[in-house]
Amino acid sequence: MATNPANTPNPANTPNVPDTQSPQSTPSTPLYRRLARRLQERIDAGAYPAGARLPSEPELSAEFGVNRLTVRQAVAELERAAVVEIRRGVGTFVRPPAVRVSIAVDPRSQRFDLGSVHAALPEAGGEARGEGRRGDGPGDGEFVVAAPPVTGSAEDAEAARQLGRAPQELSRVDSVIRLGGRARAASSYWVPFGPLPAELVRPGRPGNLVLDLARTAGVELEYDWRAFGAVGADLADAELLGVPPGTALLVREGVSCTPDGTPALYVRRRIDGSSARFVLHFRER
Amino acid sequence: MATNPANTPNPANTPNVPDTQSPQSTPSTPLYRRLARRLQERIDAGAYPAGARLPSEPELSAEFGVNRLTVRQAVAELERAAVVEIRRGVGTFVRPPAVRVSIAVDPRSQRFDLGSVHAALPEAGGEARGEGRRGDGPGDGEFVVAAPPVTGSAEDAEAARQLGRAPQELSRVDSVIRLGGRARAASSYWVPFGPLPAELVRPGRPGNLVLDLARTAGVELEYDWRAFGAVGADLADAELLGVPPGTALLVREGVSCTPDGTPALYVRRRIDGSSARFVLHFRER
DNA sequence: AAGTGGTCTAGACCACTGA
DNA sequence: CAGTGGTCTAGACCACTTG
Repeated sequence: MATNPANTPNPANTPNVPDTQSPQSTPSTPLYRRLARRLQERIDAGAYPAGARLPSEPELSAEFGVNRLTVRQAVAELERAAVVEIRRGVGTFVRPPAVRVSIAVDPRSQRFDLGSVHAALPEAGGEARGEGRRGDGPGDGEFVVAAPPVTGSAEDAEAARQLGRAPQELSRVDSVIRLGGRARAASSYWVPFGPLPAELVRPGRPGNLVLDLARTAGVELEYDWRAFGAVGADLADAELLGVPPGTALLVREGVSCTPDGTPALYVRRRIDGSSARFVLHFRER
Repeated sequence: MATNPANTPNPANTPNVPDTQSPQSTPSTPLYRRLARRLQERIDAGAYPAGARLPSEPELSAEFGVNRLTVRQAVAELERAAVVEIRRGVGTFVRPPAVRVSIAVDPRSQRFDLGSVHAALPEAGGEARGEGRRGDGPGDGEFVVAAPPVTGSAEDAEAARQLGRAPQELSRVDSVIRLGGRARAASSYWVPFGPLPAELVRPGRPGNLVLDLARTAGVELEYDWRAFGAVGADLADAELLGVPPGTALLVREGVSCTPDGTPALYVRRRIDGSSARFVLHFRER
């Protein structure tokens, strides 16, 4: 009755959220998803153009006759899909089409790593909203975050497997890459020796860890393989990168080896999906 | 023994989720995130081993003295980070270490596309939980989903830019790749001609669209470039792939051209991040 | 039938942002 | 300061899975 349970939109409270598209075969799409679709449609139709502010949560709540929490659930999905950007205390805004940074890579030359990242990313500087913050900031570069002990964690076990060693033989160091004042990538490196020099793994130390580790080992490194995947940010990466947990991250992992083929480095880099992509060129330019 | 004193219901109504780590600088981490960390710690410590069921939401709610919605918020973050898997009506389970499918690629031979996907993915069949459903199912393969008109959408505009044509000159066809009974990848193809034969774009038609499109155009295709990125699933892709919106997807996009270098195909494929990764080998095997 | 997660409401208080 | 989004609670009903 007056207790208006879930699936019957309040008739007294005006407009509901019609199920616009899905055929009736569906056992009733949840309200928050129908609302998300409605908002997406408005964005696609240009009713809320790129950069525009959406109505506030109380306004949407009133307009559609649903609880504010339901509105939040709908908007949260659009945010995770990178359709809108939520700015606390300000409002929710339609994201402009993503202008992502390309990190060009020629697979035949086998050259692509931190060097190219450092070279390419500064172009991203300003990002979507037209604020300041272009070009390099004072905090740009790669910085040591920690040198966690190698335990039996799943990541450590995978690294040990890839390097053909026991976890006890490995050392690890984590880093973050900052560009334009923002953390863009988090990296973890495993090497089959140790302990690493205290200065090298001092938290906050700037440097190029691939080069530094190769120098420490006294070897030359070349690529064995690199792989690309995608995963939602876990709690630790989310904190490091300053994004909400679950944000889509591009994962690039792989093994480098010495010229004689001995595995010497396993690296796993997580990159904010909205800030970079890797490009492989197959034709001469 | 429970490393945790909080194995008993909380009679006092005070939340029993100590702020374990964050330095005092933090202005109090939200309750649901502290709880997520607590659960993550238990998983890391082996208190909830891989495959184990977490306590139910009412149980966690009672143990930690927080509202069930707060529990849900914490668990939802762990799910988006692929730490746990939620099965409706059953429970929430710790995910085993991801056993992802490698799609091996030799960049020097320039051969990697649908063929290798088709060849490599069936190994993934059963996925983590040890159920049936191994090997190829009857619905495996690539299937046309739709041939949406090319409008001025952001995707269409990007395709037009990459192919050096006007959007009006392009045709588009969308497909889904199913393996082991599950949709694994959603693809969109743009070609600089049209209209496409009705039979080719008939929804539900099986086939290899890259080959079919090349045959229709009467040309040979070779890779110009391919790029990797990551993005959260939008509403449409989420529905196609049967995953929650925002799920991390690996995006592979690129242009193929004719032997004389004329761009002839732009493709944008979204792959469920948990089911595949692309591997580039740089050394002879 | 019992237990699980999924959705929704109502209301409250807080932290942050900008004028 | 007013307005925005962020968090949290209490309670209800629902849909799904399993015995």
